[in-house]
Amino acid sequence: MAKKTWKPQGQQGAGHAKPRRKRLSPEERRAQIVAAARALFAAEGIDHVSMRKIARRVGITQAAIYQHFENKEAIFFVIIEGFFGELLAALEAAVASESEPLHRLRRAMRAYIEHGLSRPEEYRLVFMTPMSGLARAGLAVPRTDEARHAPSKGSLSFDVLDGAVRDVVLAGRTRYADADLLAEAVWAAGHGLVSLLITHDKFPWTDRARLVDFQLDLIFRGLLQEGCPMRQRPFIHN
Amino acid sequence: MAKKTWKPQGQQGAGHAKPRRKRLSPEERRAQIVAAARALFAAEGIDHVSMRKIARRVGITQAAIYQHFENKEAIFFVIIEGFFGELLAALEAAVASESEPLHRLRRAMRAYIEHGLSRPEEYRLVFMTPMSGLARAGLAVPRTDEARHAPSKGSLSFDVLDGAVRDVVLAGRTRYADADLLAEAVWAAGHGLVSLLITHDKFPWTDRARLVDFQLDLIFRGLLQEGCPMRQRPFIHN
DNA sequence: CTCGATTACCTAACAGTGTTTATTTAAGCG
DNA sequence: CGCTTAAATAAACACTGTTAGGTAATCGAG
Repeated sequence: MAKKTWKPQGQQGAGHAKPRRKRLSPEERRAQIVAAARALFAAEGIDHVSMRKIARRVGITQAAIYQHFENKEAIFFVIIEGFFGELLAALEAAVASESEPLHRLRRAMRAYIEHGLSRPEEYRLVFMTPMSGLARAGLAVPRTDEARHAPSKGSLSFDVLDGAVRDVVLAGRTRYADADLLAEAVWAAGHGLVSLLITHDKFPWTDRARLVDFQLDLIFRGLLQEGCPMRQRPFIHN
Repeated sequence: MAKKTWKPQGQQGAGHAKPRRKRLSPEERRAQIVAAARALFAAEGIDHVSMRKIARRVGITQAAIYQHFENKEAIFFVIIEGFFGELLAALEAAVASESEPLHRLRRAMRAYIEHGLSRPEEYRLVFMTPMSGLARAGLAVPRTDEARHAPSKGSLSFDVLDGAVRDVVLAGRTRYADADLLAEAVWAAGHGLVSLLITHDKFPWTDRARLVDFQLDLIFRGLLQEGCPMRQRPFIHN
């Protein structure tokens, strides 16, 4: 359970020769375990990370982990929180860097795609696994009051995207009126690309970078308002 | 290995009271095993189907399965083949039902999406699992000579989509010239929708059917040639 | 400094997994 | 009938996540 905090206040003895069992503070051990899990996880894939492997890497026995985490899931949950935290930061940075609604949304989508491609294993866990991190991270029910009170980084991330889409709609830059529908479709298109590239990294994709650009272009041309000046000239990449 | 064929030619004895161990022909057993696996698999999800469970459902021991299949994977491989077979049929039917290139591609994409949504667990296995069915089914390397000689249903399915896209390009109905790139982007957009709907079926999607229509519309508006007459009127659903 | 409480860590075991081995036995053929 | 083939078995392997119970390291209180 590890509820009450406790600290070993330094290496006081300073000698101790060979302490058979090193005792660490819960915070330190937790951090070690998460770090080990994250590393193994990215290196060997979700399925091949066992509690034994994590424990071995940390230098403790598998059972010791249960002193600090209720579950194997619980470990991955904090990894997911980190993933969402950085996703949210990336999205907010993208949104803040541009004031024109369309370009802002495009930047956000690019940030989303690049974040996913840079953390394939975590992306897979969060967005491609049944009963996945999304549900546990509270994104699955973002519009309930309950989730509103304690919004997770996951739901906040989606809110950023949703807000960017909403701004595009309000600015009259798209032919579509339903912001929710548009947000979901845009998300799906971006997710599809990330998802396919992650799962089929051996597939002879013509060119990943070009494909990302192309996909963004396809989506944004699709949603543009008829007669919008941006239609006339090739889209600017960002 | 089960290479040589063998048949028990009927229930000749007709009596036999209680044969402790029933012997079946390899074909029958294989079919039983696959059927059991497919059922469990769709009902309980990929991860929760064990060899023991499959065997129990068939009425044999787990080890007996290895007489007929090399692997657990091998069982799922034949399931995947079935999935691809039906996907291919659906795509070919869609393509055959329409001569206008754009509408034909749209029909094909719709068929793809609906096929995926109707078989979520198999879709997940094929398109969302690391080292997935795609690679094993030969789709991952569709443009090599090797794969050309023995084209799988998987690669043929992609070829149908690719061909439909190519026709759109050749007919001058899109602003894009690179058919490969366009095919991949269109596929990714469709896949993203299927993938998200499957994984996050609790997500408060505004409306699945509407979302599918919307996504198709978004993609097709994006790829349309400037000045194409279809631009002026709302897209026809099919 | 000692006493007691707390608790990080350990060993050992549980039930489950995919897979392999050696064995049994049902079926078909000469 | 015997002989061969191979489908099915029981038993075990090494692995998985998880739990129970004991050991000992570290703390605060006296």
